[in-house]
Amino acid sequence: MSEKLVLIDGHSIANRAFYGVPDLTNASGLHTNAIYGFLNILFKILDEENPDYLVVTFDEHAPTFRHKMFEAYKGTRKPMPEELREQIPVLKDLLRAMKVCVVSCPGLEADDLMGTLAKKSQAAGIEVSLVSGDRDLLQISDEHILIRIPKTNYGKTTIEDYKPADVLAKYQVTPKQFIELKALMGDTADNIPGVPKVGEKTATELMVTYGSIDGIYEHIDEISKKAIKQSLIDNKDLCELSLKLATIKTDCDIELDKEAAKAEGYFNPESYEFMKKLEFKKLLDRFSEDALKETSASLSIEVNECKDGKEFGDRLLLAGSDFGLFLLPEEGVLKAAAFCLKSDNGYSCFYVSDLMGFENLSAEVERGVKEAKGMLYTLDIKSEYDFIASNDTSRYFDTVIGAYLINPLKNDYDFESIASEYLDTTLIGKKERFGKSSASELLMTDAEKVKGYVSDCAYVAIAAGSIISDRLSQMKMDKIMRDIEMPLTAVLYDMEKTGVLVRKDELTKYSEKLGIRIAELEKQIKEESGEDFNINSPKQLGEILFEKMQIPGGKKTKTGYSTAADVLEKLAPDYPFVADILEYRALTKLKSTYADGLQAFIEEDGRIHTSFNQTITATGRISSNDPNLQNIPIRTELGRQLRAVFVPKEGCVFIDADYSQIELRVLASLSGDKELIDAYKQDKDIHRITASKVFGVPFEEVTDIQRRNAKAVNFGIVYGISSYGLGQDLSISNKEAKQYIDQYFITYPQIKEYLDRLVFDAKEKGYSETYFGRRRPIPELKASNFMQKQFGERVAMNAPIQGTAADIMKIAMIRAAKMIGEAGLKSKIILQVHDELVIEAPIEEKEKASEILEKAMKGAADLAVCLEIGLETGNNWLEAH
DNA sequence: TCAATCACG
DNA sequence: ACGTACGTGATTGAT
Repeated sequence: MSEKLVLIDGHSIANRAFYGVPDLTNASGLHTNAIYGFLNILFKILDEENPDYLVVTFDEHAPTFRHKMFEAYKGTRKPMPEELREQIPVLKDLLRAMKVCVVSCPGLEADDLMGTLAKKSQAAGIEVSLVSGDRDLLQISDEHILIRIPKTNYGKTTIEDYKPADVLAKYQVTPKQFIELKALMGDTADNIPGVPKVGEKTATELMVTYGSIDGIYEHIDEISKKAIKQSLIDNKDLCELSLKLATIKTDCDIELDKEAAKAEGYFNPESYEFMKKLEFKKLLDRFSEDALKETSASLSIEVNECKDGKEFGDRLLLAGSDFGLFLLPEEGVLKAAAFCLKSDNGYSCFYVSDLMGFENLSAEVERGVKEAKGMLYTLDIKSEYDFIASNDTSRYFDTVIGAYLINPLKNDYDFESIASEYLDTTLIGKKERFGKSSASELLMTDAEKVKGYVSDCAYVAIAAGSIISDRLSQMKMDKIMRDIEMPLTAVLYDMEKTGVLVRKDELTKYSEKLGIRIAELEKQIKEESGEDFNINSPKQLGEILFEKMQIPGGKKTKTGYSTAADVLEKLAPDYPFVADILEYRALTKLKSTYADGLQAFIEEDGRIHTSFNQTITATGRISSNDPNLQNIPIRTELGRQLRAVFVPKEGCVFIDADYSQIELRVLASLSGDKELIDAYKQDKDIHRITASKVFGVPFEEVTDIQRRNAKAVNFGIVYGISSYGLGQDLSISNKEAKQYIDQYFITYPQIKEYLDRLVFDAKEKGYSETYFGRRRPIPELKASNFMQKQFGERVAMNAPIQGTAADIMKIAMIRAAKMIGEAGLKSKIILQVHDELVIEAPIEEKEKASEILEKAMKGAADLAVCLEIGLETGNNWLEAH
């Protein structure tokens, strides 16, 4: 069987990919869609063809022979958008990292390189596939040269293939004639002019009849249509020039370098690292373990297997220095464990798995950790509290949380990203090692793999952890780490473990009630519209509302009409049908996400155990998922009824306390604005005071509307005010909104100064910081894009406020948990909703626990404005809030 | 897998 | 002239 060569037209494929793949940007702001699309096409071709050789060609910037032939040729191309231009050098670098043969030659275009390589290779008995987005290449098509033209749409790629027969079938001409056809029409990718008045139809007809341009001119007198004939005669020179320009050279001075072009070695550590930086997660799956072994093996980690759990425990407690620990549980039971220590020439790990018949490893781990001397580094300590004590976090350091504090903007903090960032080491991810197998399955089939994974994790925990720890000290965030984040891990663990009791039967009833009304509405909506359609589909709904029913004011989004609530609400008063849609939307949301959604999370103990995530948000808040208990409805009456299904267990009550306007109080304090601080000292309705000051009316005479507006401005300030945003919120004009803001700043001049300073400082430092020193990088401030920069400025105003409030709440939680413990109470913190804490307290502890909660929250920070809370108790969450 | 929508602070 | 409020997570339909 003959050898095979794949030739790829770099620029043209990158160009196709750029327009075919939706915009992508990685963390450092680089556009990556063209690169991503290019790789997808490349891999698709490689998978299909499995070639022996691969060459990618690029144009050089130097003038090509065509420029010299035809000066007007210069600048006839559409200018390349900057978003694409910036990707080309990165793509070339990536291809080099993949050890792909990249060819370019000054003075020669990619077309000519490919044409030459294709023809020469064919002559040498090699089968050629030439991949380009440019149909001009069809002229190269030959018996052993397949032209492949990929099309990418919405990330999906299809390829058109052309051998000479296919060209003939589609264009009625041979490949050689094809370019003459193009020259006549002037329809080449490079916008080389053709003969005026000769379109595709005429050109094809002429070519079919006379066989070539020369043939046409030989028989020029036979052409009946006068205008065409005249144009051909007038433009003979142009036509010949066009042909010359569009004809691809096949005799350049270049040879296929078989050694360099060998199709292999794409998946190597360097290219892996590169793709990771570009955030091409899906492509990383293609990297096999073998390909990466090189770097993994070069690590100087020594792994010692312990003969049983006892030895593991003994070695751990004897270690006497800092260590990294990684536990691999499955369904609550330990399957394997490793710890890692610094050694003279690197790191050494000790590993044990249940294959070694360990007896009660959990107990050994617990004993070892308890008595070990050094600092314990781990990758997710909250998940390890099932096995180690959580009562003294001062000895613990969570490397993942540390990485989050250094840069909270990352999407994930898996061990291989941490290793690559802080240890400059490429490790294989869990998914790539485990595939779909569980830990116990893999222990049976490939125990070495589990050993490698577990010990790598223990190694990253300490090796990266000690670097991160130092970095945190330099950045002055070691205190936040030690005094806030680490103690909080134990509090969150306890909250998750405790969970919250939910009345499943009530939830079912609620769901059924909703179901009945939803069915009614569905019937009604379909009758009124006279159409059986999916109400849940914004696309279908938009068409019905704004096309079929001709309701005015359809504001378009990228994909069609917007049917969002703010749009529909404006229409609802005039169109009862729209009001039905809104009700339908509200009810189905309640049913699917809450009534039915929550039921699925109720565990055997009748409780829901959410996860509280400590490394998600950009500002330092925690988040909740599976299920999210931080967005349980409250704003509508029907929705808030749901809260009645969250109940304390038998003999207990809920104590619920929330900070009153914590963010605004933080703003008042941090800005030091005398007026706002004074306003808070009066202990009266803050929005009303603001309205009174801003609108210049006596406190008692503030109207509801004035108060509402003042409240909206207060919110707007916290969000990083913009007149547009405020206008949207209040449904007033941009101009009016601006007047409110101006007036607000006149009332509270130091707020204005403070916000300006936040933006200024953030621009200088590249990050914003909270009162306690927690940072948020704001790369957008450096963006050249106006909108992005504007966003960065709003973030610079908001992050310190939201973040400081989050810090305060975290401190309050730690204090409350500690005080409850010290008082020997059985009360439990069970929920946190950003400014609200819920405690489940035995009835007899109600007073004590309430006092503790109040003290813990009010005393969490000492600011210029005191922290007020609202505290209530009740027999369900609805009552207690 | 993404976009649109909507629940919360 | 641009075109937006800050921070999250879950569900749905379309691709």
